[in-house]
Amino acid sequence: MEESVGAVLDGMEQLSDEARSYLSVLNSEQLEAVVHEGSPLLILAGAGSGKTRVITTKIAYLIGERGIDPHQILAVTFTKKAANEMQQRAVSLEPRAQYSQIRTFHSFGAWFLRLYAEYAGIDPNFTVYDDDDTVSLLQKACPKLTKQQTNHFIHEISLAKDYCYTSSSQELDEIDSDPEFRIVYEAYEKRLRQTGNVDFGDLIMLPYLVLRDVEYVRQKLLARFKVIMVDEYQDSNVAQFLLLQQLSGVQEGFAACSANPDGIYVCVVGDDDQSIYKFRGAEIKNILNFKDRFPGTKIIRLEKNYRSTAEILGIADNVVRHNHGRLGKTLHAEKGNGKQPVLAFLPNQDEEADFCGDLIKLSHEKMGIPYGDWAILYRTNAQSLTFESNFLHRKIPYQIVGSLKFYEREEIKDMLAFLSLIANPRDEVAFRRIVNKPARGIGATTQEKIIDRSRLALLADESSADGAAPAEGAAPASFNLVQTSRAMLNELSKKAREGMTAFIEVFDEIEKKLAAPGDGIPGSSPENLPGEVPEKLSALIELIAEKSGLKEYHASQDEIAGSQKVANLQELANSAVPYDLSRNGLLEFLDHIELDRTIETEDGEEDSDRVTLITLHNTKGLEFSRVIMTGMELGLFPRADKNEEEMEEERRLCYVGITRAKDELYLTSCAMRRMYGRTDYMAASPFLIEIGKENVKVLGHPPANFRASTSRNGDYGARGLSHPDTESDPIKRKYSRGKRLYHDDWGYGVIVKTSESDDGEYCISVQFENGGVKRFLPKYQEKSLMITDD
DNA sequence: CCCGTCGTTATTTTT
DNA sequence: TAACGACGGG
Repeated sequence: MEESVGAVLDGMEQLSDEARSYLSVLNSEQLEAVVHEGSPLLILAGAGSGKTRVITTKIAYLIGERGIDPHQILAVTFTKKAANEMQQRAVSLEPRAQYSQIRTFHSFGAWFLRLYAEYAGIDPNFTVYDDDDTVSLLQKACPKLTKQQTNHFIHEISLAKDYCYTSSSQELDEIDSDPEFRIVYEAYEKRLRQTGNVDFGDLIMLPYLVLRDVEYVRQKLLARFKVIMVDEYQDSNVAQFLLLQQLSGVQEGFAACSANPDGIYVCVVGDDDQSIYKFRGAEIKNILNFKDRFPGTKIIRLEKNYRSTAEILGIADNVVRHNHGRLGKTLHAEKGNGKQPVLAFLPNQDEEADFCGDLIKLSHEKMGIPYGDWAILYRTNAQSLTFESNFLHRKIPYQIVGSLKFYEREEIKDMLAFLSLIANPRDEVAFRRIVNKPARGIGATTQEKIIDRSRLALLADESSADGAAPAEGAAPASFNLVQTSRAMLNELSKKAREGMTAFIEVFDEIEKKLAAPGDGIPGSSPENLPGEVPEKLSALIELIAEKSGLKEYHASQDEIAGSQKVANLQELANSAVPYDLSRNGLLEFLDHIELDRTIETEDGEEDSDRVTLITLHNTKGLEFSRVIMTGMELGLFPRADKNEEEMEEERRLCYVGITRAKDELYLTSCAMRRMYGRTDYMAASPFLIEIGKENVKVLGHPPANFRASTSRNGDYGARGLSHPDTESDPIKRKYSRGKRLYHDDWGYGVIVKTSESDDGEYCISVQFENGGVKRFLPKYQEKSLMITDD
């Protein structure tokens, strides 16, 4: 294969030396994908097949060798992390790639909307509401709704936007035919426009609507981007598909195809077997039907896996091949053979944690395997608890990925609310959050009064506006919660007035700082002196923390709860260092924060050697040398209530988990599990049966459904040669002659002799599969030994 | 406004 | 089980 790559490259005479060098490291399919042009392209990239390398090389190649202007390239991903990595790797191959738009879908949407806000009927200074904020807003917009109803409707609204259904769309009934839904959706939209905010769904839906309906904008965009690439395409939702369709001009024949090879080139990369976000709106049909929606599509499969051993890929395939709706792919392990995966059946979750702890700790102590090599995967966050307490107790260092989120922390949300209110003084949710924090005596009643008055002012402005008024939805400047508060001071109660005066003072001081970056002192020169170091946005955050009382407030919380709130505030300030101290800098920063919830692991101990505890969903895109997939039980993974379609998604999730492992894979399954206060007997996960017992080393006692599934079941439940049921010592009973066992250091063996040591301790001799006979005192080896039959 | 108690309810979650 | 939200008393 590699010869043919060389031959292809030799045939490409005008290649630059750089290109020749970055192309020569590709395999033939990767190369084909990189140099392909002239029609839409779907790259089906299996796990670990080097897809990021292909995309980034393709960007470099298009710029360096095909004369594409980097400004004309748009590459979108789903996570900021992926976007950053793509950007970085593309630039390292081709510096001009820095001028390309390499962004997340949502940040592209934000970029677009800031340019064309007027066409979308929104304020160009909009800030983005996260899910919590939208719930707060709807609660205020429709106070009659119970909290539960509010959550429910917010979910449905977000779902509707995933399909680009507006509150007046006919198809809205598909989401919820209750007529109240439409009314609530409408009220929510109205309020959202009044506050000058957008939600995540808007960042996709509004650009789509503008492109669809505004000819001028569509022409501009069609002329702007000539190459569009989408990564992780299997995770795209309908709205993102519609947006891509608009950008590609496929309906009007601007897309590259055999009839028009110079059209807009669309290249999507993904893996239908790794589509695991249906519950969040991802539409696997997007990738399954891509070739129908983009006529003339070329499909290239990347099936060479450079990550995992053949054994690991083999069982991954055993699982995923049970799915029906697939484009089909068979991964080949370039790494060759490795260790056989281990499947351990354990009595309960405590022993499961012990098993994992033993495995990790012993391999660390005896073989120097770093803790960082290990990842423990589970289906639900709640499962992490047992591992945490176990590891804490045994001093095994670990990190939990994705549970406590930086941006969801109280102190961070407080600070962001303050910043949002400065950026957008109509932001009602932000106003409510910080106007009385720390407590200033501005209670709910006062807040209500001020917001009602502001909205009245807005409505009055709207009704008096003539035809020349700003585009519909863009509210006039008089809607300003802080200004309204100031104007209403003497209508407030004494306590509220004092508190509000203090709050306004703080706010004014901050505004001044923003207007005159030289310093915060009123009346000083606003000009920047030559040679003066321009201040950073971080200075603003530090000032707010100080003056607003938030720092003091959270410091006292830290003392009580031993938390890190003040440190987190500082961390947030640090992350603002790259931004200018200006309104524009502030908007950029808020976009960055709001659209990138994966804040760089702020612990600072990130480099230290630790086991990773992580949900299966969170592992996508990651890899670990040694992986333990835990809780492989029916009812937990997969959950019991799955229909066939959902079952396929669970199966893909299992596939994702397995293919994270590079060298070693362990699966654990418990006979009993405590869940929701009850202890249930668990059956083995059907995925374990699909894997096949002949493909793994089985330890422990499999549940009946697993035993029944195997052809070779004589070994399980077989009794040892001598079995003193009369033996009263549990240790002696457990480690009796003839028992098979597994020792973490020595592997598999059978107890050939039992005896007593000099000081009268029970002692066993074990014949190991590959090695001699060892003598143990089982009492002291409980952690390393596991009986594999009974 | 803070604290305790009772009742409810339990997936997965980029942006 | 345990964690979180709602509610009521001080």
